[in-house]
Formats: sequence, C-alpha cells, structure tokens
Amino acid sequence: MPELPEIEIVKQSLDKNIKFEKIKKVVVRNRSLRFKIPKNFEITLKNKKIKKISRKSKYIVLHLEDIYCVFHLGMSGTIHLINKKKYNKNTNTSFYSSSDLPIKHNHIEFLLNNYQLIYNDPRRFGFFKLFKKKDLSNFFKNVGPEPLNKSFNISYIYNYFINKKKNIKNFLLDQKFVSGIGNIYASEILFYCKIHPLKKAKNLTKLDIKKIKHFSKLILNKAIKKGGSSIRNFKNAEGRNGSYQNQFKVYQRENLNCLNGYCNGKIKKKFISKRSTFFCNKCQK
DNA sequence: AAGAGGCCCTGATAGC
DNA sequence: TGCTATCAGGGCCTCT
Repeated sequence: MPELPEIEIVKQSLDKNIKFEKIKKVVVRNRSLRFKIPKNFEITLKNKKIKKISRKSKYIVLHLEDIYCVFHLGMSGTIHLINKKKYNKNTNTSFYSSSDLPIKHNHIEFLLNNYQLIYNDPRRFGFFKLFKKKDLSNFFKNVGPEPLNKSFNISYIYNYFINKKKNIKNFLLDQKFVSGIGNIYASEILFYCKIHPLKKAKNLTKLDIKKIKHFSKLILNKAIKKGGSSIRNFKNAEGRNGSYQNQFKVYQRENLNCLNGYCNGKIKKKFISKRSTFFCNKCQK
C-alpha cells in the first residue's frame, strides 16, 4: 500500500489519537508476518506507555518506556483505530463503523485506554518488531535520506550518481539512495522533472539533479497535504480517504493525453524491473 | 561493488 | 460458473 506520504498520514492519526495511551493488552492472531512475531511480543508490550510516535521513511516507531516498537505496512497493511467511546454510539464519527472494518487478516490488536488499534495485512509483507535503543540505529543503517531532509541535496545526489549505470526510476525506488519514495510517486516525480525513467543516473545533468531534489520534496509534501493517495484501500487510521490520487499526472493514465500544457504526447506504461512505470515519452527525455 | 532477478503472500480482475 | 494467469503501492536475499 503505502509510500512516505501515506505513512506520514497514519503517523499523524496515531499522534493525534493515541499518544500517551497505555497498552493494556496485545492480541496476535497470526505471527507469520515478514518477520515472525516472537513469543514474548505480547508480554513485552503489556502495560507500556506510548511516549512518542515517529516516522522514518516508510517505518513508524512507537517509543515506549524502555523499548521501541517499529512497524512497516508492506504492500497491503492498514492501521485502524477504533475509539471505544464513539464506537457504536455515533455513526457520524470519522472513525470506522463496524461495517467498514475488515475482519479477515486482522493480525495484531493493541487494546489501549480509549482506543483499539488493529493491524490488517492480507499479503503479510509488513511487520512489527521490537528493538532496544542501541539496536534501532543499526536496523535503520541502510535507510537513506528522505527527500524531505536537508541531507538529500544536490551534492549528495551528484556524488552518488557518478559512474552509476542504473536508471533513474530504479534509483528513486532504491531506499538506500533515497528513502520513502515508492512506485507511484517515482513515476509522478519523474514526470514533473521531465526526465525519462530509463535515463541512466550517470547521464543526468546538474539541472536534472536539481529538479529531482526539488520535485521529490514538493510532490511528497503535496501528497501529505492531501491526506495521501487512496488507491486500493488506503485510509488513514481514522478511516478517512486521501485525495492525492486525483492529482496523478501519469500513474494509471496509460494512453491518456499528457497533462503538460503544450505537450501533445500520450502517457505510456512500461515495466521497468518488473514494476509498472508511467511516463510521457514525448516530454520526458 | 553494483545491479539484476527471485521470492515472500493474498486478492482482484481479465480472459477463456 | 469456474478455471488459470497476471498484476498490485515493498524490500530482503542471492547470484553474477
């Protein structure tokens, strides 16, 4: 499901609703996620207070009293918050009503003071993992800078791309080079940059690099402002849809007209390293 | 070392 | 209706 903007939206929902709540009980229904949930998972979390919630790339970190709970939603994971007080009482609430709530693939549940947090993930590519403080930075050691950070700057990109033969689309998906961009936003960003997705990194000009830096940041920020992109079943943890999917310029617009003012090209779809890639082959060079 | 490819898993959809 | 094939927003591992 989710790329950086969607994870940021989930993080904001959690921040708004469950910060400072205590984990009263944890229920694990299926331990076979990307990493096996260890036997002591439930007991370790029991009675811990959520002191802080942060996001790194596409990961969310729950800061507990002496331990960190990191989770990732993989391709199909969703987080659902149910407010126990509002639930069943007022159908006008932004929170899930019982009919919206998926039941199959609800793998993990946290019972908090005022909320129930449910993790649902049909494909089980996501995970929940516990870390001590000293192990956390090691876990994130291969996660590169985010487009929103200052460290993702012209000289970093320029130096990284010297002699690199890989195409730019694959680099935008390479979490070690830049973290948080996924398959949708990679196509969208390259469209704004007017760069062809197959262009080799070493052949990018200084201007190309400037545009990559600029539009990566701009588009992710715009998507966050719109509540993320709701394709398939993405909703924030309160059950609300995002709307950035309505602003897509190329993603899933195969054979439609290019939306660049003076371009009369058509959007093409091509599989690059087995991932669908959308671009205008007239104005993206 | 860099880069390509396979694989983990279920569900929705298309085509016969 | 019911089969099979393909594809889906991620990332880890292995091989060359």
